[in-house]
Amino acid sequence: MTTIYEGDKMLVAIDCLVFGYDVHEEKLKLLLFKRRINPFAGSWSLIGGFVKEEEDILDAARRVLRDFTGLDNVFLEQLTSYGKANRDPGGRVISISYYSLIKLDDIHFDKVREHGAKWLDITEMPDPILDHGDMIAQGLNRLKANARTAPLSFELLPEEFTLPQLLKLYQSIYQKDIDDRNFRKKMLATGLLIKLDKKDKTASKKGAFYYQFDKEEYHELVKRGYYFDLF
Amino acid sequence: MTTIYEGDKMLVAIDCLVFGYDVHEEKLKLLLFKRRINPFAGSWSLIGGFVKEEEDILDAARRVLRDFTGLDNVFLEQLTSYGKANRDPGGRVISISYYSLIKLDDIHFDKVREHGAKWLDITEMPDPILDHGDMIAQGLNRLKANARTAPLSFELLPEEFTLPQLLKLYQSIYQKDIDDRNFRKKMLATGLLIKLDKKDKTASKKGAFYYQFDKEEYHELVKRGYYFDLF
DNA sequence: ACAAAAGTGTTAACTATACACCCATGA
DNA sequence: TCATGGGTGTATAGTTAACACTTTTGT
Repeated sequence: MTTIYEGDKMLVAIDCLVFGYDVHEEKLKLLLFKRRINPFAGSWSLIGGFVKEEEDILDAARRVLRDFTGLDNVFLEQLTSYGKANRDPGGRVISISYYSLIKLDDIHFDKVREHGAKWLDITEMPDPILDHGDMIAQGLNRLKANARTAPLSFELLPEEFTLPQLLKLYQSIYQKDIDDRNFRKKMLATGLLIKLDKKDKTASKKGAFYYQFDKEEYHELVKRGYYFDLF
Repeated sequence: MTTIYEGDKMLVAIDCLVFGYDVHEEKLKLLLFKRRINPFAGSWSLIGGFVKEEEDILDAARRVLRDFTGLDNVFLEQLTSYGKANRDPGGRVISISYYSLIKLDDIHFDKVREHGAKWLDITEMPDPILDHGDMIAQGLNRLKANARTAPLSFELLPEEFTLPQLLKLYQSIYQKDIDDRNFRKKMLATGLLIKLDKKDKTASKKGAFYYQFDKEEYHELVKRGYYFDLF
């Protein structure tokens, strides 16, 4: 593509926060990897890559995610751009952060391991390179803010999940106790959970009913002005 | 700055939404200008410019704002980055949008006019170039969302303002009627408005008391976990 | 005296919170 | 039979929403 403008050209990178929820450990996790290139080879980093000349930035984010996790068609949304002139000693790089929410079951662990990537507990983050610590902090805040007003949590759980699992997920996002009776009431009151005739017996003897999130109904309601809101 | 990475370099632009509130017309306005360079010279555009090699993106946004309005030290916050490969036929350009809230009184109208810029009513936007229409739509949504949970409105009013002015500002942001008794109660209940011993008599014979927003107190409260929330 | 905007309180509906026990089951 | 987690209801406090009249003052 020819440029008719005059101006300085620079590298544009994508850095992607990948959140996953471990249903068994009941912990929210973030995917970090050991950087392979210099500077900072060997340090913890978000997954990332450079935007190509002919590539939409959203496609670049999808590519990064696919390359590192093998996943496609998952929740992916832009966060913030970082562009201090000296943020990367390797050159002038503008970085656009994205965050993705994935169902940990889905992931091709081989691909992740192959990249030296690892799921780390969000409460025990190592010090990552560059401004990735800021990206993570801001991303967590956005996740908290957005999970109140959009049904994001379902992106982090398997298609079929139990109410105790959903509750524990919210508790790990907000890092606080939530009353289970009130939580169930609010959740069921949305009318967006479909109760299945099946129980998960892995976590208790009694077993907890599986539910599914009613995506179609949700999108219908949104069209009519519905506004998901917990808390 | 030398680059040790391999990747495609591209132009990075800032496009800035500048919101102002006209207290007399009681209308929320956005600053647009008639673009001077090709492609699309003569069409309506947001104010903007390219990020320089040695410049932080936030500084670039400040520079753009200063160059077009003469203003410095005003509210300025990043919105979203736009990066479709073909979004600009003039070249591969990634654009980072910002929004600014200014006190219309402040502005150096000469500087604005000199750039062919104009304050346009947000309900009567012309069709702007490129994806600036999307930027404006998204920016308005963010303004609405953020004005609920942060005291942004005071950035748009003079230091001294009346409650009827504040009410009308919220009404123009949300484009709906708000009950004045409930509004006053909530606003005054924050304890963040300092009543002055002065009245604005331009809008009525009785006159309305001037208030000031207590910024210091607000920042104190925020430190202690306070969370501004209307509606 | 009247027009025009400023200012003020109460009630009802709703929402959020706090809280404790019984149920089903596998071991 | 007992230990474990799943499931349920109610009462109270707090918040939001609806609503109409009086005050001030310049003309």
